[in-house]
Amino acid sequence: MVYSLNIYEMKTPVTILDIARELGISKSTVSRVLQNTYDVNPETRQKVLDKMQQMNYRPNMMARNLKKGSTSVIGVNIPAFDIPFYSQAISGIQNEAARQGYNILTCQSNEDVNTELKNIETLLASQVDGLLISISKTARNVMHLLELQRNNIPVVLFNRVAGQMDFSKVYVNDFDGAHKMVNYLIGKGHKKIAHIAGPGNLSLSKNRIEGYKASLKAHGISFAEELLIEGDFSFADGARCMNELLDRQLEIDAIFCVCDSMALGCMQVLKQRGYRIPKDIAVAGYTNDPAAEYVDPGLTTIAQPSYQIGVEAAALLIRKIKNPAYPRQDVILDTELIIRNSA
Amino acid sequence: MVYSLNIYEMKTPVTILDIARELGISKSTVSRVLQNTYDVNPETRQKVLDKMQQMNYRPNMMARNLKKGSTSVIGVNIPAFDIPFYSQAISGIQNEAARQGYNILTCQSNEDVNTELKNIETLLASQVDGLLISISKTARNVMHLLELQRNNIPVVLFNRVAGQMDFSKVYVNDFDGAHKMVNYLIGKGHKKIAHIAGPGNLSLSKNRIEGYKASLKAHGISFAEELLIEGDFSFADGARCMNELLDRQLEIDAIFCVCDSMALGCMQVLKQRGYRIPKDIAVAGYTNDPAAEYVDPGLTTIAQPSYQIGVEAAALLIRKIKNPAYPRQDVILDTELIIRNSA
DNA sequence: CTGTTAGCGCTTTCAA
DNA sequence: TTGAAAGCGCTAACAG
Repeated sequence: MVYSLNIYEMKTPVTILDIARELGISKSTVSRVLQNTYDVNPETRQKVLDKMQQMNYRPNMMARNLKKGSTSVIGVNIPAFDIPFYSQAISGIQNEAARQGYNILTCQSNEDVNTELKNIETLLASQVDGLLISISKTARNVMHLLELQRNNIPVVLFNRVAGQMDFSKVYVNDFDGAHKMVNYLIGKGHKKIAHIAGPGNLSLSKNRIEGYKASLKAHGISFAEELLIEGDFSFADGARCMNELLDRQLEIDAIFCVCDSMALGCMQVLKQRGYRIPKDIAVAGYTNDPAAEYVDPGLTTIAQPSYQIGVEAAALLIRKIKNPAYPRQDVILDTELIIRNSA
Repeated sequence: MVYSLNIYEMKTPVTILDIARELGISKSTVSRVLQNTYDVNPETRQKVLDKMQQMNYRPNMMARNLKKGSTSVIGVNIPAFDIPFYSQAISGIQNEAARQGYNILTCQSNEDVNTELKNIETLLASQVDGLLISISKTARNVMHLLELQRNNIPVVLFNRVAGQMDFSKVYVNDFDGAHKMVNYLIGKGHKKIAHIAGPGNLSLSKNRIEGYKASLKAHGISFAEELLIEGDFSFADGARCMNELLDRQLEIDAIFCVCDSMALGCMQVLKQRGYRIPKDIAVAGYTNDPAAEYVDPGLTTIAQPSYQIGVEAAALLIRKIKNPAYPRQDVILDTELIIRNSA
């Protein structure tokens, strides 16, 4: 009798057919109470509901979705979960998606284009209704995005956007953020302001460079090529860039970094090499990572509404999914200058 | 003729039937090349492959999964994406899952039990093959977990674990971590060591308290109830606890916090109230958040292998999914004492 | 090696 | 208000 016990335990999930049989009715009727949009005899309805409760029925979304042709699932591809910006953006994405009855299938590219391609393939195979994408910094071209466009897949790009596709995009006004910061630095009397930029394939890098240049120009300071250096966003590379800049023996009184992690790398190098911050060289970041608040001196930076970016991106995508005719649009969010003590 | 154009554009996804028809063969044959486990005439196989390429065929996982009765999707419920520990753990989970051909459906509870319940319901409805759960700090009971057990759902709990269920668990040796830290503090000559603990419903809180007590005892220091205070993990609450402790006018020469965010809150209060760290009061944390490295003074803390916890949890769950007979097991990972300048 | 057939669990006409 | 039946895209016997 041990066997029957086992069989009992590995009970297969209960289906509408099971509960229909138990009640001596047809599965269509059961299905109807599930939709609660058709007319069903109130008594029957209640009996069905009770039975469902009793038998612990749970609708099989796979079957339902196969029938409906949509999954109410959004695929998300980001560079990495443990980048503070993305963990906050994902938080916004998930909350907004849940609010609207969507689930999220999440992948990280680990900053590798090939992984990114594979992720997108996997997500499409899972029949996601749409895609939220922030490209990897190694994505030198956007063929994969064009491919999505050709296939009419609803896509919204966020934060790291690129290309001229017919996709909505959500990002911050990088030009303005950089402009604001450099204005501030100049206002504090700095004149030799270096800039550590981000990877050249990302619009955000370009836009921040433009904002930096525009501010210099507006204040009659000529742009010096040798004060501009490209990095890869990482703490370690921030340190490398700072060392390189210092080794060039230029006069520098301030340094504006494309992101906080690089700025933190700069600060570490500056401290090691005996510079006082901000007295000898001021340091400014961008992104307002949690760490910016705790470092010494506190990092002056530009805050981005990362959670809100996630919310907007998800909302936009869902609107597009529900109405494919919904036109593309760019949502450009504002940044905020956060003044601490490093500049 | 505009209409026909539109119709052309909203082409429905191509199925195996489409490519079978195009080739004048049966869809079974097409299906067979998809499985590439059955014997198919090499020529036919190639023709099918070519056609798939040409027609841009993508298998419909929903259909496949409905048939197979499994989804190769793992449901994940965590308290919040933007807690550094979890963003790293998720990173490990996703990479390991992807390596083994699984996708992850992720939800956050925002530390709310009801949301947690809803998340789990949603994930189950999506027919996930198993669940990776870290409970919210407001989860005072574990009825929902018992329910999962009753339904034979493969579950692995990680980090924040609770209850006596037949689930595998992955967590760090909290007793040992706390013990190690307090030993270190005592070794530095501290005798009046306060402890800010975590929510009482979580084993990790209890275990760290036990480690703290055991170390005191081993060194002949008697445990003082008034030096123990319970907090909720947050920076703000760390500040609150610190103030409260200070206001009690006790002699304190060191404070050991259940997590770094609370320790950072303590440091802020201590600085504001004119205490020198570690001279007047030493501060120690737990978790080794990125910020711990950047604060001034650097925070002495206990590092947890957060990424690895994610990897182990995912691996364990997948093993259980593939072999339901696989017995439960506890994976207890080791911590590391990271000495900086705050203690 | 290949085609036919019967579902997986659900929704939704069409009739009654 | 209800039931019968077809079918979403795919897999897997079974038969040839």
